[in-house]
Amino acid sequence: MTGRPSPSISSRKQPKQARATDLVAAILEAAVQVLASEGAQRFTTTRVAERAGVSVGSLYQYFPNKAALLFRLQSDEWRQTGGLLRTILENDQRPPLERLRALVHAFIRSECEEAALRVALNDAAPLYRDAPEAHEAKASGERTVQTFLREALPEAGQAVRALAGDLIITTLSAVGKDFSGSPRTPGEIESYADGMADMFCAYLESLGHRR
Amino acid sequence: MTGRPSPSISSRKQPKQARATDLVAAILEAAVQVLASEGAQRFTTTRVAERAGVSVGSLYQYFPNKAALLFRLQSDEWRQTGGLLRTILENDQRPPLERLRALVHAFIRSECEEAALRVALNDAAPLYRDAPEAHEAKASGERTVQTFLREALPEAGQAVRALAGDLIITTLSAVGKDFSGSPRTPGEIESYADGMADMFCAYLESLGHRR
DNA sequence: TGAAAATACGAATAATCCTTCAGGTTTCCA
DNA sequence: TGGAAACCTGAAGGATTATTCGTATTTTCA
Repeated sequence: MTGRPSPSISSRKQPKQARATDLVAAILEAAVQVLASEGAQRFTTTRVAERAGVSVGSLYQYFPNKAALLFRLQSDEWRQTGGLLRTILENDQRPPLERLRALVHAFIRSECEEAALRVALNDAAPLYRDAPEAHEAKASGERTVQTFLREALPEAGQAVRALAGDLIITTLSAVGKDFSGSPRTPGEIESYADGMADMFCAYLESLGHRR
Repeated sequence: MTGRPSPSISSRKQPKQARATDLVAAILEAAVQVLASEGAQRFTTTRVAERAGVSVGSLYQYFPNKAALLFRLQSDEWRQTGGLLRTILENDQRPPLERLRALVHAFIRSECEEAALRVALNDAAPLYRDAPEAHEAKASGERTVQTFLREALPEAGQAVRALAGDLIITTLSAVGKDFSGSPRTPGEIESYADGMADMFCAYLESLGHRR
């Protein structure tokens, strides 16, 4: 819904020379700045090009449309978040629940650090939401969490783990979005993250003890 | 961010005659239909007026701008959700955790029933988000939940309850938004709601047993 | 070195949308 | 009944924006 049947979202052409690569980099950087400082409403291809010190035409040489540019930004964020997930959950030095707790803190913190960007990216979501590429990220995150849960809930059945994983991923990402919206003090953020971790842990423990 | 410093969002003028009341009602109904069927991007004052069988000018006689109309729709939704909250949580026939479970189910279900409308309303949020009126609803919900928690967690301290309430409200509303986005089967919805209720209950029980 | 390929430019196009306002119609009430 | 108040109309103004494309510049490489 609300997303135009955009022609396509994949990139139009690959930069082959150094100047083109620089140009794309400049555009991406400018895009992040415009989005974070002006918001989704005022995110304009012209404004991005201006900020990048480049002409609009050049922008359209590497991004087929505005949605593609936005999607690229979101994609980069997702990639980064995915890395965070894997780094923390797959580090098997600490017991599972402790790792989960660390993840919650890291995630919430990172979500708050770039709050303006996240909010704006979320506001712009209708423009690229319908793209098929938009579902890979969540699926990848889900796999990571499933791997983790096989270790954290060895006694639980597959169905239970699937639900728990879905629940954790959805809750985390949804709350993350919501959270960056209304600013809180660092203290509030930490205690909130603690609360969420408590909640997840209590839940997983209750699942582990079943039957 | 992203929200223009809209002139104001409160109503421009109250209908005094019957025909005016009908007109406002027709506009509101049309607005819901347009929003649900066309999405936030295509939600246009002209389109709403057309669908209502009314002229745009009339619309602007009772709503100062598009944002005000959207805010009114969101407000109505919030009012309804607030009622749901109170109805279920304040009905002290059943034990607290059972009521909480019922609430989760009712909330998730209601969120999914009008999924298209909720998604679109959420997409349109940047237009009215900055309005000061937009924070009453959450505060009211929070009070209801606090009252409930005083009963459910009588032994817990004020700070613990405050955090738990914030956590539950935020999680519920955030997941609700996120959830209506990707469609699921009724079966999935129910089991998901069950999972969320399990999570909340496990959390509250863990709090109740502390110290 | 010279021409082909790649890149960059940015004014112009075409579309959409919010909102107003001057003028007409209906309802009210003294 | 007649005038005032309320109400309704919808074309037009004013603004913004995504995207294109003809032209100019730079790089490559034979």
